[in-house]
Amino acid sequence: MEESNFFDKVYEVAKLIPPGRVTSYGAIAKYLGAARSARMVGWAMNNSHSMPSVPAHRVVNRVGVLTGKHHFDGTNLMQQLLENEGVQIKDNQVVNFKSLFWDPSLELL
DNA sequence: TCAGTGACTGACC
DNA sequence: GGGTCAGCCACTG
Repeated sequence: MEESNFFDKVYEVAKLIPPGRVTSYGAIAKYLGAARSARMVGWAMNNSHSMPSVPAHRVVNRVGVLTGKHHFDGTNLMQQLLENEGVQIKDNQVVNFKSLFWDPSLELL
């Protein structure tokens, strides 16, 4: 796994996000040892359009806001996907985000 | 080549 | 408690 590239690792972690859970760009970046490169995680998600298996909708910013929903096909597709998994969305923000937050550095160890 | 931009974050005031 | 600034790295014009 250490041989994987940064982007590949981002995809790997994103795929490991359990359904009904969400994480943040910074959490993934931190897990990859690039906590200050959260933007790269965002860019990886942008590039994830070529990676259908990457649940980019489960990745939100540090406060649980669906900042990237605009990048999905529909205006509310990201919210729909999350709600379909049991994640409540209120005003483009994950409800009870703190409890639903999935930290790869803790869960994956 | 340089400068601007972006699905972010932490620190500072 | 809320707004602003800088850092991070890749991509585009």
